[in-house]
Amino acid sequence: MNIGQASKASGVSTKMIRYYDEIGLVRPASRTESNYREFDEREVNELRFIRRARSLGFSMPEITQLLSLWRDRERPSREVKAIAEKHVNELDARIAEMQTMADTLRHLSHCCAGDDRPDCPILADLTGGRSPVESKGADVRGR
Amino acid sequence: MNIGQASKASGVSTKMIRYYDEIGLVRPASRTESNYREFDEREVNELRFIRRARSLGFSMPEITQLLSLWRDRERPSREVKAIAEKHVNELDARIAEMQTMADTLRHLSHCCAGDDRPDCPILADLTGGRSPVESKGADVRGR
DNA sequence: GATAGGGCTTCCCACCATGGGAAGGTCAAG
DNA sequence: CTTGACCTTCCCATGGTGGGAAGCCCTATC
Repeated sequence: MNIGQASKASGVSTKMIRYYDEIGLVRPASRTESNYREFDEREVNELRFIRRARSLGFSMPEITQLLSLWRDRERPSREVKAIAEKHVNELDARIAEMQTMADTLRHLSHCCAGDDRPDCPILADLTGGRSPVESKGADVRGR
Repeated sequence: MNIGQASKASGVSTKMIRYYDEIGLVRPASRTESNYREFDEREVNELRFIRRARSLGFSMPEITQLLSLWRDRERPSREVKAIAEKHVNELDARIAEMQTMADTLRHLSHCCAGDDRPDCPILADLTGGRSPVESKGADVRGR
């Protein structure tokens, strides 16, 4: 199976397959005489694995770990769970951050007349955000 | 005021100030004889504006628009509000996406014993995610 | 057997916002 | 006049992803 077929079978673009190869995420697939990459079922399964893990928001380093656990039949599920839980915590943190942003903006938007007049609490907040109301969500800065 | 002072006064790093200058987000500040950038209160306020807008998750293009509205004393607040609401919608969409990821993972984690044994529903889901339980959140793929 | 087309290879570029660091000019205090 | 802190520009890296060029390879059709 060549890279195009592996791409169709796994749902991962050829670009990305080459990239994963380059960074050593998937075994450097064997090559034909004419230097074409050759894939078997196992590699296609790994590509599907990566695609699914990406869709759950795992980073490449995390996927590297997950893949090596996946390959190891003796792995303790504890380790997999730890990675997943850490990732959930990161997701929750980012969600909370964005939720704060959205809530702040919703509040400001709510207070904005949204007509032809130039007065705008949204711009006022961006200008300095000093008033007690807006400063509710003023500490999102650091990330 | 030179770039270091403007940085301290605005909370924006010198690197970023130069970048904003480069992409034309802030007026190409005037220069001294020895080619040092010169900042006045107005520019520092713009930098603070940008920092606050970034902290609310606005993209650079959005900030460009917001800045030009901010500079225009005749702006209709309608336009500002429209940008803010659009951004809130984008935030909500991304939050929902990540929420789905987190929920799926929480569920899988919950089902994982997390002990020395190798059986792991998390890896099982990544492998194919075919079982009815896991497939609950299996359609996050596309973004 | 030649030619066309599509697939494969590598290599470079771009995104977006940010930081690191080098090489060299400038300023102010001692 | 030296020192140290600051300024300048320029290049590089990040993380995943895509676009595209130049050139080789394979297959099918004539």
